[in-house]
Amino acid sequence: MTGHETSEPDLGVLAARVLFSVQRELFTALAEQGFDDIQPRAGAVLAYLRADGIRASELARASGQHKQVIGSLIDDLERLGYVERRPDPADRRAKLICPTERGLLQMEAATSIMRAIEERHANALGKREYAAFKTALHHVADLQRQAD
Amino acid sequence: MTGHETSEPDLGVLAARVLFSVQRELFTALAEQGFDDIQPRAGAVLAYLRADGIRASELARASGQHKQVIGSLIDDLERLGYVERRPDPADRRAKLICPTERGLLQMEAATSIMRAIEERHANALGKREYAAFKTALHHVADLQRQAD
DNA sequence: CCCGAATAGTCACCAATATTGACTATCAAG
DNA sequence: CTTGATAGTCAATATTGGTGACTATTCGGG
Repeated sequence: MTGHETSEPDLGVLAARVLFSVQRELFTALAEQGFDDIQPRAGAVLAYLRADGIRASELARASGQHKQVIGSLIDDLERLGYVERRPDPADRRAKLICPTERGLLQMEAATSIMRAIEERHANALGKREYAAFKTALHHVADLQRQAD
Repeated sequence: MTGHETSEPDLGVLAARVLFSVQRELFTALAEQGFDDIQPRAGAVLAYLRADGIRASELARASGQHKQVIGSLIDDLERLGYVERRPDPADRRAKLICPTERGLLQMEAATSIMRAIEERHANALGKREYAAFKTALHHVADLQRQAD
C-alpha cells in the first residue's frame, strides 16, 4: 500500500481512508443517538447481526476475526444489553446470537446513518455515478477476496 | 456499518473488505519477495515514506495513528534496516524518517504489487470503468474526511 | 450402529498494541 | 524575553490479539 509523494494514493490507502472515516462518523452519530457504550470494534458483530439470530462462528467467518475475539465482543454486547445468546435448535453445539430490543434499535439507527452518509455521496457525485461506483466497489471487493 | 441479512453491504463494510483483502495480498507478495519481516501495521509508516524523508509527526497525521505508535513502528523499521532517523535541517526538534536502500527497494516492490492488483481490477471491470471507479473512490474519501 | 474426524464454543495464558500523561528541546509570535 | 504551541520520547497502564487445550456435539464412512 503506497501513498508515496508524487503518485496517486492506491486502492488500499483509499479504502483505509474511507473505512476509518466512515467508522468515525457512524459511531459518533450513534453515540449522539444514545448508543454511546459501543465502539467500532464491536462492528464485527453488530454489522452482521440478524434479527433472527446468527451463529458466533458465522460472525467470525463474516468479519474475519478469530472466534475468541467474537466471543469476547459478544460477552461485552451481552453485558450492555445489545444481544443475547440463545441455544440453536438446529445444532446443540452452537448458540444463536440474537439482538435484543436495544440491539434492534441500534441496527436500525446504524442502517439509517449509513443511508444518510451514502445519500450525501450520491448527491455530491450524482446518483447515477454513485450507483456505478458502489457496484464497482462491490465487484472489486469480490474479486479481491478470490485473489488472496 | 451494516451488512445485515437482506440489504446490500454498505460503504463501510465494502471498504473494510477491500482494505483487509488488499493488505493481505500485498504483504503476502512482499514476503514472497523477501520482505518477510514487516507486517501490515507497519504500513502506517511505509505507505507514506518519501525518498527524501518525512517527519514522524507528518506520518502520524497522514496515517491517523498516535505519535507514540508511529514512534515504535519507526523503532522497529529502523532495527530491521528499512528506515533511519536523520536530523531535520529545517527544525532541530524534528527528525526526518528516511528510507534506507532496503526501504527504497520495499517501496518499489509495494508500488509494483499494488499496480498489478489494480491492473487486475482494471482488466476485470474495463479500464475506463476502473478509472472512473478510482476517481469516485478518491472523491468519496475526500468528502468523508470533511464530514467527520 | 459406531468410530474417527471436524466443528461450535469456551477457557486460560501470553504477546502485542493502544492510550495517557508527563517531560525536554525547540520554535514562533508578540 | 516570555508565552504558548509543536516535535519527539519515556514510562505506566489498559486493552487487544493470538495460541493451544479442552468439552460437547455433529457428521461421514465403513
